[in-house]
Formats: sequence, C-alpha cells, structure tokens
Amino acid sequence: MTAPRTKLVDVARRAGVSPATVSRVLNGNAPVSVSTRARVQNAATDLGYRRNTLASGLRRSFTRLIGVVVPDVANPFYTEVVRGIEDTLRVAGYLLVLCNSDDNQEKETEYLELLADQQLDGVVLAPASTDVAKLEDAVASGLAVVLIDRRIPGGAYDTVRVANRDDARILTAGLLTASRRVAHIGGPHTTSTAVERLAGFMDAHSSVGVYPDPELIIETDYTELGGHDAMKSLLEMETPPSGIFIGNNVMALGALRALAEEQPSTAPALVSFDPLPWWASSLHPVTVGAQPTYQLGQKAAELLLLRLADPSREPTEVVITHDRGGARSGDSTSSTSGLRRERDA
Amino acid sequence: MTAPRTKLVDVARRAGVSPATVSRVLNGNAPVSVSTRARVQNAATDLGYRRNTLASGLRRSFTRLIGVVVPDVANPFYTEVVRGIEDTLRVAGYLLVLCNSDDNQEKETEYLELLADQQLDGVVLAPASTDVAKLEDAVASGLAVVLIDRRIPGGAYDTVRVANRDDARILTAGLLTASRRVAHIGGPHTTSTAVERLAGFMDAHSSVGVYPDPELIIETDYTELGGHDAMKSLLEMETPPSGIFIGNNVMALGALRALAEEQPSTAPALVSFDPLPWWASSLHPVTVGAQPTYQLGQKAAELLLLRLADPSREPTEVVITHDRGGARSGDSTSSTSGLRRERDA
DNA sequence: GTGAAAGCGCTAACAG
DNA sequence: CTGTTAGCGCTTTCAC
Repeated sequence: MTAPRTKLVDVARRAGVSPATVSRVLNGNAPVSVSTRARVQNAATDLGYRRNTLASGLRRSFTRLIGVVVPDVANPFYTEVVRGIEDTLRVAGYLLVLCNSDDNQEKETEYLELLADQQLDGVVLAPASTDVAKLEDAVASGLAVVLIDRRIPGGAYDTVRVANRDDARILTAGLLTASRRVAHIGGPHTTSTAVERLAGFMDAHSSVGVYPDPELIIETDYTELGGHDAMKSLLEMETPPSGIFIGNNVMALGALRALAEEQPSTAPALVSFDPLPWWASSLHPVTVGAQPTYQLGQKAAELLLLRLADPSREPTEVVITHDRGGARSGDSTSSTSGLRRERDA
Repeated sequence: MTAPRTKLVDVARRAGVSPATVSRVLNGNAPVSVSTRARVQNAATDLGYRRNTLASGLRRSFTRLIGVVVPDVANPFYTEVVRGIEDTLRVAGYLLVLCNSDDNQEKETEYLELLADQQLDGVVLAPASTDVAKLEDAVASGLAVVLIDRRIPGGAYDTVRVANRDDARILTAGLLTASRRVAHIGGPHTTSTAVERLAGFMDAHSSVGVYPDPELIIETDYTELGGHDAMKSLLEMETPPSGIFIGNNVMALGALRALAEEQPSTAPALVSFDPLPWWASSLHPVTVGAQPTYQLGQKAAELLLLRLADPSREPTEVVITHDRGGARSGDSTSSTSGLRRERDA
C-alpha cells in the first residue's frame, strides 16, 4: 500500500552516477557538468524523487521548521500575527509549528523544550512570563529566538513590539481634531502597555493645549466586560465624550456591545488600539483598528530569518508604528469560507 | 556560545554503559536491570540530556509532527478547528504544523509535498479542491490523512464533517416555533453544503406542514456582501420574515451589518449555521452559532491518531451534529489579551 | 540483561 | 568535475 519512497541512491543508479553527485545537483552548491546535471534531473523527475528533508536535516543540522508560541491563536491579535509569520516563512521555505501556551508558564516551557528536541531552527515567542532562564536554555540548545508583543528586560533578544505611546498619541490626536471632549478606556496601570498608551493619550492632549476631564479617563482591566461597563458609564454622562480611545481590542468589543445596547442618538467616534477582526468595522462605522498585527508577524519572521543567516548579529528591537500601508500578501479573494479582511484606515 | 547538546553517547559514557542500553532506558521498550536503569537516568538528568528527536525519527521513521492545511486560520471557523486539533495532539505528544492554503490549489499541493518531504506523520486537510490524485500521492508518500469540513467523493478517507441537513433542520425548526415566516439566506447551489442546508430548511418546514414563501429563500454566494444584500432585501419586504436561517458565518456577519444599517423597529431572529466569533452575539442578541468547530478539530485529531496507531483501519466518516455540550479544554480565563469565548445556545 | 555493529537517507570532506 | 569514504545521533538486530 505505502510504496517505499524513491531515495537518492535510486536516482544515482538510474542516472549512472554516485549519490554524491545527485546531492550536488539537488543542492546546486557544487560544480556539476551540464550533461550529468541533466541526466540526474531527468532521473529524478522520472522516478518522482523527493528529498527526505529529515535525513538531510540530520546531516546539515537544520530542519527549516520554525516554532511560534502564542497565548492563543483564537485571539484575533495573534491570529493575524501568525498569518504574517506564516506567509513570510513560506516564501523562505520554512514551515511553521504552532503552539498555544494559553498564557501558561508550564505549557510554554514544555513547548520550548519540545521545539528544541525537534531541532527546530528557531522560535517566535510571545512570552507568557518574564522568565529569562527558560529562554537562555532555548538559545543554548540552538534555537534562534525572536520575541513579540511583550518585552523582556535586559534586551538581549530580537524583539518586535508596538509603539504604544506614539501610536496612542497619533490615534488620540485624530480624535481631537473633531472635538476636544475625548475619553480613554484604558487597561490596568500595572501593565506597561496600559501606562504607555495612557501617556500617549496625554501627549496628544498637551500638544493641543487641552487638559482632559479626569472623569473621561477610565482605568479598567483589558476585558470585554470592563470595556462594556466603561463605555456604558461614558454614555450615561451628562455630556458624553464625542470620541473614545480604547486601549485594546477586547475592551473595544465590549464597548461596541454597550453601544448596541444603548443606541445613543449620537454615537461617539471609537478608536481601538488593537485591530478588531476585519468585519467588526461593519458594525459601528467609526471603529478603527490601529495596530498592524499582520506586519508585526512579518517583521518577526524577517528578524528570525536574519538571525538564522547570521547568528552573531546584534539583537535589534523593531518598533512598529501604526499602519502606513503594506497590505497582506496572500490576500484571498473570498470563497466558500474565506473572509475578506479590513483595510486599515 | 551555543554549547553542543549532550548526546546519547555522553550519557552512556557517564553511566558506564553502551549507547544501546541508554536507548533502551529512554524508550522503555526492552528489559533493563533496575540498577543500570537508575544509573542511566541519573546520568541523563545530571547532564541535562534531551533526545534528538530528528535523529530518532530518522531511524524509527516518524516525526511526531502533524500538518494542518486549512484555507485561512483567520477565519474564525478554522481558528477554532485548529485549536481543537492542537489541544488534542499536544496531549498525545504531537506538534502541529500550520499551513494556510488560501483556498489555492497550488499552495495546497505545495504544502502537501513539503509536509511529505519533512516526513510528517499525518495531515488534517480541509481540501480546497476535489483533486483526488494529490491526496493519493500524499498517502503514497506515507502521510496519514484526515479530511475535514468538505467531503471528497469516493469516501476512501477518514472524514469529519458536519451534519449539514440535520443541523439545518433543527435550527430552522427552532425558528419555526416562534413564527411561520422564516427565511433562508443560503450559499450557491453548486456547493454540497448549501444544498444540504437548504434541504434541512425545507425538512423543518414540511414537518410542521408549512411550505415556505419562495421569496424568502435567497441563494447568494457565501460572502459578506451577499449576506448583507440578502438581508437588506428581506428587511425591505412588505412583510419581513420574523426569523432568518443563514447558511454560513460570513453571510451572517453581512446580515448583521445590514441590520445595523437599517435599524428596523422589530428585528428578525437570526440563526447562523456556523459559529460566529464569541463576541458577535453581543451585537444582536438573537444570533446563534451552531457548528461545534472546536470539537470538529478534536475529532479529526483523534481519528488521525487512531489511523497512525493502525494504518490498516477502515476509513470512517464522523458526522458532528450541533453542539450538545463538550467545552473546550484549555479554556483560558481572560487575561491581557485573552478572549473569552461564546457558549453555544 | 547488555554490548558490538550496522544503518535510517543524505551530505561533506578528501582524493583523484 | 566526480567517486569514495565517513558519519550526523539514534535505534535495532544479533550475539553473548
């Protein structure tokens, strides 16, 4: 039933050459005469030869496999990141191994070990924790590492992150052009992202010489419910804000729900820091996604590829600012179950 | 910098035994005396030994890697399927290689070949096409195959699919209990799924002795725009339907958008065949997701594992009916970027 | 129970 | 340019 795969020796025999020569033709890294090359290639196609990457990898010590460890692909944020990584790796001939950590330390560690055991070439990691030891192990066992989204103190790793403060400032400034009464629904001040985004919100205000009404600055917990309740309280104010800058996607969804429930006669303009799934914008016309998640993934993959090419490279930190174009490449025109995706504002 | 990994021989030397013995201890498949076993285990932990899965795989000819080829993980339908697969594979010690085909034949084929080259053990495939030859190649090169979502004529493969007709009937029946005026926004009659779902819609009607108004049955193209336009036309009717059964998730989102635009005084109850992302239900309270996507993934992974264990097994077709419980296992309580997920109605 | 030896399929010296 | 040889790290007969 499962016929044994043709192997390199078979090709060699048929072409009347040594295995080494076949290997050389396949890899194209050593001089081979045109005629033998042709004979080998014919033999290979005749036999439908496909190289055993595993064996090749064992010898050359790489696998062309890259691990991606994220809390949860089901989060639209990471879904897009993963696609960005995958599309980039694909053209470079790498395959992606997906791992969901559920923000769980143990799972994360377990995966990292598994990935190293499998001799993966590298890993893109959205760290659940700030546990550096684990990462050092990974690197020690030969994995190239790129961090995304969350930074790890010490800065010894390639990192791709978002320009929290700057982007927050720009997004808020956009709202301020329409009105001075702009609110902020933010995450907990215990997280660096929330602090930075709030700072950007303030920056935008000071550069137009306005001090925001403290009542309009709500700190909640980065959850859907938090966003919902915050939105509700804003809508119930005597003078509701005319624009709201919301600190992450989950809270933005909660805010949308509140909006749907309340149906205010004049709805405030909403800006979400993170992108919402493409179709969310169809529900409340003014919703805006800001964070170029897909590109974040792309960039992470590119960094990893660079490090693979030159392991002694200085670690760099790439800061992605809000989208200025650069669409997703393999964009699918819709089909049975295809989805079209938002174009950023 | 990158210290060479400890290998099996090192452990053997330190324990004062032969490599063969170490291997036996590691695999636990051959008799080893208790005392040597202990010595080997100590040596292994002392040295922090981790097996090179690649080398082991080359020898034993398996990789514990499973490919998953779907049109697009960014589609909430597949996102959940992938999580279902991943969670199941994880506990069995397998890793998941993610491939997005974008419903593109070439990409799909390319991936299938790559996966075979990498000697993956198996693949879960949501086929973009009905090209059987390609699948036969895959199987011939030793891949175990499980099909999901879309069926391939001939039935020679393990398949997990959804009870299109039955579920459509049940969902429609639900709407019919509230009112006799129920509409259907369906996909193209060229697809088996659309035909089956329409049949279920009709079944529900005949069992209550009602023949649906032909005007209420709209065939469109499984796209967001199609759903939007269909919804709009339904809302503009003199007597709009009081319930609508919508054939897939993308069209349901379009319908939601139309609803948001039109803001009718009395909104019809909506039922979407596919699940929407968890938060969509917050936008229009009556939205219902039906297809237990996560479980579909779980089941597919289980089937694959079974086939791996016994390759000569008869191919089976598993039909999943709409959710009757069975929550996702690794469900994360929300966190910085975690999302809570919908509970099915 | 344990060791020696051969080999999974491919590639990298090293000759010629 | 091309063939021969050795070996990546692990597992598995086959002896003892």
